[in-house]
Amino acid sequence: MAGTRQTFENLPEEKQDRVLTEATREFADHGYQDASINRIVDRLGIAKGSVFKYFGNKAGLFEHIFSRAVADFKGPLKAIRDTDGDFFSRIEQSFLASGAFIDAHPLIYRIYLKMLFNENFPLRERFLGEIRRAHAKYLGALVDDAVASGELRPGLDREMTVFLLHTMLDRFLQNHAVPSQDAGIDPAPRTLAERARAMTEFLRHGLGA
Amino acid sequence: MAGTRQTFENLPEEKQDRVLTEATREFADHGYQDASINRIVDRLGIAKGSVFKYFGNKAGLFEHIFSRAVADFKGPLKAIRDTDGDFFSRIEQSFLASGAFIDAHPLIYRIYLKMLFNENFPLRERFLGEIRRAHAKYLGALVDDAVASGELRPGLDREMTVFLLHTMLDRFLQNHAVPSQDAGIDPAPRTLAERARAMTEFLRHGLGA
DNA sequence: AGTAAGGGTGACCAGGTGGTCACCATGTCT
DNA sequence: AGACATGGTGACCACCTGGTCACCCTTACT
Repeated sequence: MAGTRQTFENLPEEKQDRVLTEATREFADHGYQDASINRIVDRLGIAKGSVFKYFGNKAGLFEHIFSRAVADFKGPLKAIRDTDGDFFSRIEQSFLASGAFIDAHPLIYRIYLKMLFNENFPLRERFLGEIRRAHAKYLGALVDDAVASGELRPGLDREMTVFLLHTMLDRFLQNHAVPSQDAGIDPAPRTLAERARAMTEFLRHGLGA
Repeated sequence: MAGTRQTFENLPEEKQDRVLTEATREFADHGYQDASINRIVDRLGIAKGSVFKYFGNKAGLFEHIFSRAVADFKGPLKAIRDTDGDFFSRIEQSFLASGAFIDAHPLIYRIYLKMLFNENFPLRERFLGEIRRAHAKYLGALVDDAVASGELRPGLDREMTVFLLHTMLDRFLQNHAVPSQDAGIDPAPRTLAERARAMTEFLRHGLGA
């Protein structure tokens, strides 16, 4: 029998990588529905049947790619959670670590962004839920620490604080990955580090006089 | 001759509305590429040829819908710019006004969100640019006023401040339109007004002790 | 009554899609 | 040499897409 996921994993690693890279690029460029298996196999120079042997169908291919990515997503955060240091410097670390992750996996992040507001990705709810929960748990732990040590303003609502942190992190990453070309709505600071610093300062003090 | 945009505008208003509503819903549900003209005309109970008589092609239909929407988008902001009151209450007003706009045009906002990270919408750059510029101009004016009256922390970078305001407004609206179901990452306050208030307080004071 | 114009129609077209499957090539056992 | 398993192939299928166009129907004007 030749039609299992095993078939793909038996392949030489080099070939596995080529297939996954090209498929990931296709999903990043076109989302799920508009991604074309014909284009993928044309670029790879293999037969269409092979892809269906490896992954069963289009959804199987996507799930294979993205479930691995979700697992990787959670990595960089854990490293920081176990770090010492005050609340705001840990936040700044998070900005930087997440930015580095996105620099390392730009295609995956583009898929994630497309999935955010586009309903018809396979397993969308599961994937987004996993990512959100990981983030919420991570940020929630940071906030709890900071509340305990008195680093946060008293009277802050925990949920709201987590939401705000998540917002800033999200937007920092979006802006890092997809700078909005022309309009004067992008922040001036050039480097990742400068922007992370500016965001952190804002989180600390707000805008008021 | 029967093939101009005029043809559509000659139609009874009631029919124009039905067509635009159904087409808008299709784009909101499926984005641009996956939107199906066949489905639209099936739901409307009219012939496919009619749509092409009215708008020339699929892109023409989309442009007709979204260019009207962009014009409407700019409305609610202007009203506030001419308002008196301190900086932060004007910001809070902006949250509320934008939220109201989205409640009134939920389908349009869903299209906007899809367009944000999906490249293949016709005239995407132009539309997004217009919206961004309108926002940047509006927020920039608010910031300039606040700097002049000393309501903002000294030393704030203007661009960065506009960016941060835009971020918060954007995210406030996203959360209002598409609350992220399960995970504990949504803010606790229930009503639009409560959330606007909480966001504003955060903008004023930040999170630091 | 004749005619021109405009809205409306739906069978039809070329092209692309995900998916199938009978078949082929190669290597490894007995 | 034969049998079996495994990976690989691409013509083929049903289906859907945006778009076309020759034709119809109704109204209005002469």
